[in-house]
Amino acid sequence: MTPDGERRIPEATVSRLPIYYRSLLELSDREVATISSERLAEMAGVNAAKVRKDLSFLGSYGTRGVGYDVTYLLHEVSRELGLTEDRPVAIVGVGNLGSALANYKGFAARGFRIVGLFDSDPSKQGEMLAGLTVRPMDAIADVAKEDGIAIGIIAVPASEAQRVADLLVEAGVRSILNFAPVVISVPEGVSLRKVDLAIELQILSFYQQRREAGTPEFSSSHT
Amino acid sequence: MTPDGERRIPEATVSRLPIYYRSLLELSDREVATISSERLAEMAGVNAAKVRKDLSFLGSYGTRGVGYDVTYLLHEVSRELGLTEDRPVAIVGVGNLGSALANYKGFAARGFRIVGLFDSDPSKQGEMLAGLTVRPMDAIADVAKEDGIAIGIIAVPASEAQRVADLLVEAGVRSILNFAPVVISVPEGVSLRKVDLAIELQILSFYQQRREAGTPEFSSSHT
DNA sequence: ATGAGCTTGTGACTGAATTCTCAAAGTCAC
DNA sequence: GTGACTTTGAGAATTCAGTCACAAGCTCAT
Repeated sequence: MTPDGERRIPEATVSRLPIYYRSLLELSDREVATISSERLAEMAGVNAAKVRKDLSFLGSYGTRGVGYDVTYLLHEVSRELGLTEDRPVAIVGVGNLGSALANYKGFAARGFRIVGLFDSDPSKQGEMLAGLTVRPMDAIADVAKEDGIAIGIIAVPASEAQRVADLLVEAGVRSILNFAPVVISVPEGVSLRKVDLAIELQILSFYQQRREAGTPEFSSSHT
Repeated sequence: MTPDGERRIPEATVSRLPIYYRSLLELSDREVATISSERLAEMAGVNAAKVRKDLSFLGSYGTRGVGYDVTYLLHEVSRELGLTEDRPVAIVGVGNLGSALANYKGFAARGFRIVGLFDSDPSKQGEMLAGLTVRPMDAIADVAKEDGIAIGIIAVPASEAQRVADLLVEAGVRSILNFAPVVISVPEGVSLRKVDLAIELQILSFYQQRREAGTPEFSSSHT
């Protein structure tokens, strides 16, 4: 309840909201009416105090002595995450990873509609994939105009990633998820997140290394 | 330089080491001999003070007035990340994502050797993929014994993920990377990291939502 | 060998995130 | 209605991460 109109939600909280969202969806499916921070925390793999603090940034949606109304909280979290809006997604690069993403059921299941597949390789263009035709890179701008791309996914080799990012930004895309193992830069006002599979393995390798080195107090859950 | 034998490296630093590692590899390829924190920071997309602090946790490997010796630093970072050791990787679940991961060149390129592919679906068992035969789940223990699985990748549906994690842990795997969109739990002493594609999109959606809502000061780089 | 010019390493500071704690506010049995 | 019990919300305390600022240490020209 800050004085200004919109509440400021800490970044760490934002990154946990989708986990609560998923837990709430499950509870909703199971027709559970109310949930305590304690049990929600257990489902989300965090502690109860964190759940309460996180949710308190959205507003006072709980009832003391009772817990949170699942349906109501689900609705509020969903609204906060902007999931009530349609968010068309474009995938650039339909190699191994890009095709897997195109066919990934989890996106559709969570309301992200894929509206465009692009690849610079002419031999892939025209190919059908997940109900869409793979188009050349320069079609990005057209699709952005017609369907309005909310999120662009970069699944091209590292060497092409920055160029693709520039293309997306130029086409008006303001949210980018980068799978290429390279640092790319975008102008102010564009959100950029990255997923690097090799980095995750390397981090795991670090902790394993530490355990092997005989430091006994190294343990679990490096998230 | 803490009094105890092993230095304690902050989690945030650990998660950046692989990025420095990648940058150093590139510099090494380009036969650059020394690098300043300033330029390394630029490559890694962070600021120079952070690079210096991060590297100082590994030891004093720089030379004032000069910078860091690329080859030497590369070696040290690599050792710290445990990349000098062989880290056999097993992939459980060869659906869209699992097969993409099996064929992903980035793993091999960074020294992670895939030694096993597993799937519970009998129609997939026996299939060849990336030079390996897909085997049933109960072969995990055998492969772990023979090849020694350092890291297990879970790429099965959410409903199977916890079961697979239990199998991996039972087989002695102490590092797990989970791609299934579900919270799984592992005993103390096992490292667990997760990659959830839908969650990344939802986080991007949050910031986009915020920008649309007319809060103008929302910008870039939510990593 | 001396001084100008870099660049590291780190202690001090600032800010963010997490955890602790408990008053406040609700339910429910009787 | 009262008291026992539950659970939230949020201030306080703590821990962790990031930034600043500068002395220390190195190179190189002269």
